[in-house]
Amino acid sequence: MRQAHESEMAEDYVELIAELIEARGEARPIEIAERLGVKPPTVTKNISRLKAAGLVRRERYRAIFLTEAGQQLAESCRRRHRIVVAFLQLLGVDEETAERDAEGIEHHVSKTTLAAFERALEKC
Amino acid sequence: MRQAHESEMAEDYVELIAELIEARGEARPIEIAERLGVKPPTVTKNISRLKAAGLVRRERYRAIFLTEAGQQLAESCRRRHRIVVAFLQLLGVDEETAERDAEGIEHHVSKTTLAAFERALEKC
DNA sequence: TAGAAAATTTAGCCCAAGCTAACTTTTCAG
DNA sequence: CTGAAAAGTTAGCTTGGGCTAAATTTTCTA
Repeated sequence: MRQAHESEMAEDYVELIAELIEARGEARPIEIAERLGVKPPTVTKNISRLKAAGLVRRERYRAIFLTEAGQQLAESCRRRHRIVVAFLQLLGVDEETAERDAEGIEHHVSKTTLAAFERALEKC
Repeated sequence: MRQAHESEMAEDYVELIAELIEARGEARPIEIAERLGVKPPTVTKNISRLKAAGLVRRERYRAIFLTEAGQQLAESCRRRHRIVVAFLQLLGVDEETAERDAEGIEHHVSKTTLAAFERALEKC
């Protein structure tokens, strides 16, 4: 069983990198640092971990891109994130809180629970 | 604003200590280690952190008890835990998965979201 | 009740993820 | 096209939470 078990760090980074690439065409360390509320050296270190894990492609001083594996992980994280946020809002949670809580919750939602959220969403 | 901001570690420990005290009258490091899937020295270290944080009362080589603050924290954690588990089950998630997911999710559920879960539970 | 077994602690290690200070590279404006 | 500003990296430190091995204390049992 190839249970990926990527860290929350990895998930947060690839998710954000995918967003930045979509919005700007590339992901820059300084933007990642700002968005994650972290300092640039921390980003440098973590990006090199993601590179070692085969999730990003990157040359020194250049922008960051996702590998195939990174894109796949990002896609499933973003999907899960959207579902969690939508589900919380369905329950009557305001958007801001839904976003904040989802960031913490999403990493702990199993396939089973995610499916349950989707069912609830379908039932309008 | 006295936002406690206890760590997940602290929450997990006081929650478990409260359970053990309820079940056995006292909480022993070795039981905590087994239940949390951690080795005894880790428990020793973390218990001394909880003591420094004013959450537990404890003498060397003796059982562990909760302070007033610890009891209050444990109570709110246990309540939140029960609500999260019940809510997941209400959605059709099996008990085992609900328990497993709740352990990760509970630490990230805001008051707002918890209230939303409760509302859903009341509506049967 | 003495000695073995079980429980607990101490010492010393590791790793992830954060930081600051200082340095290097890239970018941009004049 | 050059030099200052911005961006990125490196080095080295810190903290939390984990581990093993070894020492110590407590608890049983013969």
